[in-house]
Order: sequence, then structure tokens, then C-alpha cells
Amino acid sequence: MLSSKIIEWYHQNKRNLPWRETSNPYFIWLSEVILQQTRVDQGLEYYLRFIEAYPTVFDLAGAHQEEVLRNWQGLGYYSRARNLHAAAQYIANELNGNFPSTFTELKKMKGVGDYTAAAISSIAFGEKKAVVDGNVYRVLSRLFEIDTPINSNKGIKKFSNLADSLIDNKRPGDYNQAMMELGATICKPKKPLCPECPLAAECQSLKNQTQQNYPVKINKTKVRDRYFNYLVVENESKIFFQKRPQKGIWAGLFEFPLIETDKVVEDFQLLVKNLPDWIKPKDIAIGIPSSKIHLLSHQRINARFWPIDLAKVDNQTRINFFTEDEIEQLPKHQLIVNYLNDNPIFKT
DNA sequence: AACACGTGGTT
DNA sequence: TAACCAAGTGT
Repeated sequence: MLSSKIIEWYHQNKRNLPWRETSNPYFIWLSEVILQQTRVDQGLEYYLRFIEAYPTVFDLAGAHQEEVLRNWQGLGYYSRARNLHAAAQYIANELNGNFPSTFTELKKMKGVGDYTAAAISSIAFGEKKAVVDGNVYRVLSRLFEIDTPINSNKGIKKFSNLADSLIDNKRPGDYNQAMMELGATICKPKKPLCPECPLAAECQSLKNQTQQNYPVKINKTKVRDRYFNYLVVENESKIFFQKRPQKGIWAGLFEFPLIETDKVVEDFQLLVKNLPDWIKPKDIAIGIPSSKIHLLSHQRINARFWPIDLAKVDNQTRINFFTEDEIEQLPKHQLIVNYLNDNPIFKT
């Protein structure tokens, strides 16, 4: 039996991870959302931070969204944090704190899709739902040499059915974690450790040495260039920050005033006509700009930072100026965090 | 049904 | 170094 083989292997070889020490569905949910498209060693510190800051779903529900986003800072895919917060409020307020306990009920939570609902229901509640994540796609496609693209409708269905057909009836949670652990530590994308694999005897792609051909995937995301001109506006040892729109990249995070252009801008004069109305060219002194390319999975942000010393600020605008300590507390995206680290604005 | 949505490690 | 990819979800 394939499932008993990998469960046996899992029990002897699994890594000690904090979310494996609990059966609290709230903690397991936190770990699953944090680990979406995220490596274990990157997510680990965030998991510890979140269970410390928010020991119960009520603590998370009662937190301010800005604080939740600040705790999420640097993890990426920030909609996960907003959905996490909204789902906590849903559980606390509408379900009286009773955590959803079935695949179907779990999927009603924002940010919980097929994978996460199957993971929580099987691991925390013993429901027979197979997870299919990147690891499982890789393990199964190699094991059976399946050429169906994993990101086609046909493939999604095929792998889901296959995973369900292999699941262990008694220990679905262990089966699911074993499949993922095998993919993460043995059946790796580049150099799989086939000699150590508990499924080596039945693996078709090992037999035929075709591991590198799997999984089959279609589409490659194309990266588009964008040109961001950030105005680093200082006035009396404070810096202007504003919140990004609720849609699009880095939604709801704070940054400097932004002027997006369709190509690199070398001359500040070309930006003058697009300055916010609270910046009067006659009242400013321009510093030396610095540039930075920030790579996202689907965009190449060509950022240029223009230091501006602003002489006069009206009372309305003053609200958006923040001290060093206040800026530390604002949820910011990594491009801004990197800039602040590389360019200490506040001399100490 | 494609595509948007982050960051950082690895090759 | 550019490309790949990691416990995916929402639209």
C-alpha cells in the first residue's frame, strides 16, 4: 500500500515544525495560510510571531488591520493578511468563535481555497480530503509519469482524483503531510534524492530517468516593466507617507508619494507637472536621486527615489508626515523597507 | 480561463 | 544571471 509506505517514512523522517505540535485548527489555519506559495524557513518566524501576537482567533479578529499587515510585512501576497483578518472576524463574530470543521465550511472563509480547506479538514479534523499542492503535483506526476499539464483544467481534475484515490482512510492528515514532506525534502524540483525515496521501487520516472520532465506545466508569466518615481519628501525631520489603493500591487501598504511614468525619468523637471498640489516647486530643494530595480514574479519595478526637502507644509498635509518611530510602525512593502535600510534618512 | 498577486533561495 | 519555484487564492 502506497499510503502506508509514505506515512511510515513520514513518521521516521518528518521535520520538527511548530505547527506539527498542535491540533488547534486556528494555529493550523495560520500555518497553512502563511505557507501558501512560501518556503517553510521563510514562513517560520511569521508563524511564531502570529501565534504570539494573536493566541486566539478573537485576538486576531480584534486587532487593527494595519497592525496585522505590519506583522505580515515582508512575507508578500498581502491579500493573504487581509483575508486572514476578515476570516478571523467572520469566525469570531458570525460563528461565535466556533472554528469551521469541514471542508465545505472551511472554504467559506476568505483566503481558504481547495488546498487549504483540505489541509485543515484532514490535519485538524481527520476528514478524508487529499491536498494537492506543488509538492503533490511533482510527486504524483513523477511517480506515474503523467504528462497532463498541472495547471490545465484537465490536469487539476486528474491530479485531484488521483490524490483522493491514494489517500489513507485512517490517517488522511498524515498522508497529506507525508506527500508534501516527501516532495519538499526528497522529490525536489532540481536534484531529487531518489536513492532515499520510500517510493523508489514504484516510481516510473526514476525507472526511466525522466524526473526532470515532470511536472509538465504550460504558460510562462511574462514580466512587464514599470517605472516608479518616489518622492522622498522631508519636512522638519518627518517624511511623507501615503497608503496605496486597495486594489493592485501592495494594496493598502504605505509608501512615498508616487509618480508612475512609462519610461525612466532622468530629469526631475519632467516630473514637475505631475507633482502633488501640496508640493510647490519654489518651496523645495532636490537631492541626488537613487535607483533600484525591484523584481516581482510578474513585474520589474524600475524605481527612482527623489529626495525632496520641503520648506512649507500646510496643516492638512502635515497629517501625512511621520516621524522615524511612526514610520517603523507603518505596514510597508519591501521596496520601501529596502530603501529605508539603504538610505538612512534620519541621522542619529 | 488566464492572470494578478511578493519575496527570497537556488541553479 | 535570468529563470524557476515555494504548504495557492481571487477574479
